Amino acid sequence: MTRHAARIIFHADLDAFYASVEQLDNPELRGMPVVVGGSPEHRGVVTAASYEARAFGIHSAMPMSRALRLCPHAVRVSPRFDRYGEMSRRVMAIFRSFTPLVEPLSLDEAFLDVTDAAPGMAAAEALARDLRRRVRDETGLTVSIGVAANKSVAKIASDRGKPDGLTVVLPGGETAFLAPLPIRALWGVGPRTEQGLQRAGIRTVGDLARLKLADAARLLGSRGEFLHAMARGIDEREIVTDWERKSVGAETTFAHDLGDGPELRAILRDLAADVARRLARTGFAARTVSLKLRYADFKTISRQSSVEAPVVDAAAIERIAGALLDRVAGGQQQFRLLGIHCSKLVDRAEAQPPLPLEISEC
DNA sequence: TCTGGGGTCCTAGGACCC
DNA sequence: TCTGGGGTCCTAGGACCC
Repeated sequence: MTRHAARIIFHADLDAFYASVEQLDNPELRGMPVVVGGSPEHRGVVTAASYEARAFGIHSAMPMSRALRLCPHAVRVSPRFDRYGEMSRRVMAIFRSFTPLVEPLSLDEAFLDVTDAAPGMAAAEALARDLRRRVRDETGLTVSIGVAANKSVAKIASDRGKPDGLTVVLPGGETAFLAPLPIRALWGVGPRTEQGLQRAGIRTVGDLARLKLADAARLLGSRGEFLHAMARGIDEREIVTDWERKSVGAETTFAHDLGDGPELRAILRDLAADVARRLARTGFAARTVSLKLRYADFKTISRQSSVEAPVVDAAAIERIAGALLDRVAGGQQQFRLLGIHCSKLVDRAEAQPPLPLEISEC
């Protein structure tokens, strides 16, 4: 058992990643407010904003229409996920040259366990500087790093140092570092949880840390114990280098609301093809197909159907999703979004029934 | 202001089985 | 007539993250 040994964890986070890649690839965009995301005519939102754009109050998930009102001379760029994926792989390869214990969280973020690579915090800080330099030299991107004894503190530390920062929280300094931060700084505390906690008078991480465990559990339910520990700088989670995929999906928001009809059914067909393609790429078959619909008033519903024989092809997915759509799409309802998701994934090779019965295992 | 698209995890109720 | 308890699977919705 090595769990009692002190660990050193990095959280590395590329700064304004998508926007930075666009500025890197297109020098005219450097120094300009850049927003990556769908067009306002297609009801797009901001996927990423350069720091020049953030100065105008623009942030990710903001409706693009509002972003462009806040900064009319901002340059909007449609996302190019293939390109971001390519850059991400290069950066992750640099991370892995420092330690094999790398846990990517998304294209632009990862945890690294550098306990074995760095004997002590001073060495870890030097390693972090080295890592930042290499990412900058080899890709032109800047990365913020948080260094701490566990994941949660490292992640919050990297957030604080952005952009282009290095923040070290020494072992023992966790609670002092965390206490003044707003409760939202904790991973897993979103708008709803924040609201609930604020009603109880809890505004900072320190407020939560001072709570009795039983009170935290009462306020936060099953997540109480975990969040209470994180508020006190305690997080025993290990780095997970290989995640198992649980679902594959595709969805799209229409430029204009749509009723049921040939146009909606054609989109359903395209989505089924898209999901089938991704299923094939990941090597899975699915036992559950679900349909997601968003009405014009933004109310969102889903319907799902599970089958005995896992599905792989677009036609089968379309047939199941189409039957689900038949169940709900009557009358004059208008929709703004349609999606198909596949879950209960099984290995594609195992999904195919063995053709000759005599080969079945004995 | 008018709300994307890719995911993960949790809850709660109901069906069904023993 | 009044009514178990544990387990598993399925479905729908919602919070949250990037």
